[in-house]
Amino acid sequence: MAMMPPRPLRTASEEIPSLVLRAALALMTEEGPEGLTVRALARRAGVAPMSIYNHFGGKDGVLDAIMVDGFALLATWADVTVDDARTTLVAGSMAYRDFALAHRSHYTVMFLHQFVGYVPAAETMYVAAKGFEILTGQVRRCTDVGVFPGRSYVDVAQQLWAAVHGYVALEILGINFASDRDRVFRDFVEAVITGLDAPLDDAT
Amino acid sequence: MAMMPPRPLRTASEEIPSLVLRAALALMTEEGPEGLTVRALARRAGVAPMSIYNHFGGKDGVLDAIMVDGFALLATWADVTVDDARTTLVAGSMAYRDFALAHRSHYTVMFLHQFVGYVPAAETMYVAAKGFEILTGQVRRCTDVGVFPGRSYVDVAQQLWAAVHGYVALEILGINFASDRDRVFRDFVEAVITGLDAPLDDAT
DNA sequence: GGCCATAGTAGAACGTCGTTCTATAATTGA
DNA sequence: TCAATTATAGAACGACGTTCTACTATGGCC
Repeated sequence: MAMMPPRPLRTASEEIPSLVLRAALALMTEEGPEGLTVRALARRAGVAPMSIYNHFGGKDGVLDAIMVDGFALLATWADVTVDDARTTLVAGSMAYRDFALAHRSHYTVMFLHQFVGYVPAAETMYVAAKGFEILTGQVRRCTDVGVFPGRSYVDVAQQLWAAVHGYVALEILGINFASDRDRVFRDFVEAVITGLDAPLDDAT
Repeated sequence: MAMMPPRPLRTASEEIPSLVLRAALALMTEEGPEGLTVRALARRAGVAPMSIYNHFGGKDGVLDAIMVDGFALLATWADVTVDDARTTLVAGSMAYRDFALAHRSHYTVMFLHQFVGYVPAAETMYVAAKGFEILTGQVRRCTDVGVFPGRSYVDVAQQLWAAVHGYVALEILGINFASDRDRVFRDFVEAVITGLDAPLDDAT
């Protein structure tokens, strides 16, 4: 059989970003955050290491791209809008966890792993802040109709996010002793929302 | 003035472990997890890099030591025992956060940062598991007196831990938009426990 | 169809990392 | 005092992110 060239000698410029991004996510999925090295990334994408610097400005640029991509994916959970504001919040939380578990590499870069020396670009921070605004909006819809009486919607958003993130973080880290992860999570979200909807206890 | 030798030419063996441990925590506090390198650690402790291998078996051994030390510190929050089982749980959660904020380096190693290539030693995992047993014990005391009706104490422990860890994690990562972090945390813990104490909603 | 600017590639190189190994010298106990 | 420990200094290895250089494949234009 004829020896076909292992690969076109040069990768087209417009294909490089998507190839690198796909390779980065595949590498992280298979080997974890530590598997994401520039050399391995280039090898996996079938691209020269230099191309990563030409197109992303280095490893940090790749991480920024994963962040932005992840927030774009996550933003779609805002579409979960039901009539009832509170039900929307439950559905949103469920979708948040679904996203985190389905896109662990994204979630790891976004909220779990601190890559050494990586500081997100300003644009990345902006996208992240917009993501939080979506959540606060969902909560605000609730407070507008009288849910979470006596509480600030920003505080409630922070509290709900903390709860969901905490559950997901421990789950991804492999620290989950619950009997049925899905059910326990749903019960958890319901309980947190119920508790936040209860009147504030002012006792010290 | 007389030139006193900058340091004894050799560090006594028995002093090395504590010197290294202290230096490790100081380095992490000042420069973050990425500042914790073997060479910097040895320099800071006034010790030869080789000593870290002789006494800890490498960087992983230092991380293990921090883990074990951290769980020992954390275990003291179990001493927070009040008559009322539910109040104990609230106090324990507050103490958990106090520990995390007061010993950020410990907490970072234990639950936040994934150090590349680091896998905790078996003994470290054992100590960690014992820590979780303390928490489950606290929750079990509640279920024994009728709090959290219809729920498994293991599940409730997982849920409460997720909530507290999530809040602390976002706080340490600098992602906290709440108005008053202390008060919002206390309200959060109260709300989570209240919600988990409410009857289970079996509707799908 | 041929030419040239663009841009991907290969590879060496620098300083850093964790780690191992060597030889030396300080300390300690018998 | 002598010998066994053991901390130290330093070179070395492979891998990391990053930069630079020389080379060459590609695509647009005349």
